[in-house]
Amino acid sequence: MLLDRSSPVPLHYQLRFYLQQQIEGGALKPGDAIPTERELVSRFGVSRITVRQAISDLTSEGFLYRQHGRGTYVRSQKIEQELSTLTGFAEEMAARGLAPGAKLISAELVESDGKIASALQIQTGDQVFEILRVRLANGEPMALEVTYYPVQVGERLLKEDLEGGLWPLLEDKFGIEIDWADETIGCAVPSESTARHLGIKKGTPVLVVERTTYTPDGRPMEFCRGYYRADRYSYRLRLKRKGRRASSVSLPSALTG
Amino acid sequence: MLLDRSSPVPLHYQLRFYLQQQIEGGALKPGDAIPTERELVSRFGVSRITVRQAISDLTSEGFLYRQHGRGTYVRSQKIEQELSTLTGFAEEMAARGLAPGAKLISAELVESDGKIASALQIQTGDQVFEILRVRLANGEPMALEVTYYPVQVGERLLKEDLEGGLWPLLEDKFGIEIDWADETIGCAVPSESTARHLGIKKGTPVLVVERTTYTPDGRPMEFCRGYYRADRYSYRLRLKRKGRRASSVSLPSALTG
DNA sequence: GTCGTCCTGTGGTCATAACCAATCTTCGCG
DNA sequence: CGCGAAGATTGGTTATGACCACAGGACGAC
Repeated sequence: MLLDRSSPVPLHYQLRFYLQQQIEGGALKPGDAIPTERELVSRFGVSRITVRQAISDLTSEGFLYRQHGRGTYVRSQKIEQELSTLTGFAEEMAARGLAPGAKLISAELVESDGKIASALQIQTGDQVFEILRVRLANGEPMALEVTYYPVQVGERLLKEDLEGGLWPLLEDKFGIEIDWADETIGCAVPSESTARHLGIKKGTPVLVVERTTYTPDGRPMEFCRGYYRADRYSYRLRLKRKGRRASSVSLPSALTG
Repeated sequence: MLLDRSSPVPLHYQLRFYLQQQIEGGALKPGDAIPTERELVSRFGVSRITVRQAISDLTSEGFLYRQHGRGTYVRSQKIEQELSTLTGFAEEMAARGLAPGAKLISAELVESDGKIASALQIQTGDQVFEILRVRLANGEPMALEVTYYPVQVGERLLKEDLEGGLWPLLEDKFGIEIDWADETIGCAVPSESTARHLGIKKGTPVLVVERTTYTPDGRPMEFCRGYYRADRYSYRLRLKRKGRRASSVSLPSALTG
């Protein structure tokens, strides 16, 4: 097993990919130590900096963890990798093994209210494109989603099929880079029409997820509010503890002044 | 402005801290380019690898983003840094500008039921240490938290003050490294006693947050269930879209076989 | 004016080399 | 047997130096 130096793919990336395969293929089990840095250096004939970059990437993504003076280990739980990432409804359902779908209720231009305008950073009253859909999992109603787009994007969306996931369209066809999002999760008793769309009795509480999605330069791309059936859906996420080194280390005074 | 080479704090960390201050202090505004790597090299008299490590850390934490051939830029939104991280109740309230507190209801050894046992990876019926607390923000009830610990940890906690945050105790005093957690967020109508502790009318839905927290080696450290007043609290998080680079690069066949 | 080409500046990759810091093992002293 | 000292092993930090890949501007040919 050697790396391909004629390939345009960087060595550290090839090595990282190799290690990832060892982990996912089961050759390296959770809790196992991976070979030491110097071992990998000699086995693959690369420099230590290359090895460290590969390991560092896998560490920051949660595949591995390091212990100074001991070694580098595979994290427990195969799923451990999946620190919570930004996904659309369709992706998320697919990840849970459910068949995603959507039933279009309406798609039209409306005037933005204050909340939508502030999320999309436009003026209250400016027109936005509103899409109202019931999201399905294995054919059953899972959520009611109301999504708002700036008009330019909305006009392009009108020509597309809106009953599948929209993000593949936005990313692959429109070339819009989705980078990050702010989410707020609360719960509430739904309105009568919302309850009807979800097929639940009125008075049953639902999860309310509001999300504003941004492109890398910080411009908002969409605002979405989803009402999820709490009996069928709970929001899951995995969080990593941040290093608190900053506060526990006394820095040289030259830096603090 | 120079770095302190006699300090035990690594140079890349000092530099990282300096840049972070420039950003938070407003000297570097969102969208601004930071000095080039080579500029920082000569200004601080360190090697490029040191500069790159500092920038790399800030990049992976969302303070900066890089563009090959152009430069490195400060992300828009001051808050942008705060990709969702694992925090305890006290830390979270403090971050929101509220004074955290806790009122201890009970702390005792109980038998674990199936759910708790499976979360803590012990046998159903094994004893666990249960702490029941009403969490306060500015003196007002915000949540009812029920937390379970393995007995060894619980016995040590019994001797401590349980009306503050527990994580500082666990991390700093006990030396337990809190690494990551799985969370599940749902909503439900609370029991009568829960509603009473929270000071809400029965029938008012609450957010239910269940969390299992783990140490780096994957062993569960605590299981916690919180009932949050939905009128005062909504769960907020910031998510980053994962790069989908892996699938778009063709790797050398030697690695795929 | 328009379109390439070339140059320059930027981040990206990689090698070699040295020493530091945390951890574990080994072994000898008491 | 117990305990501390010394050495080996592992990841952490840093320097120097070279070349590659991408973006943008300058400049000349057309």
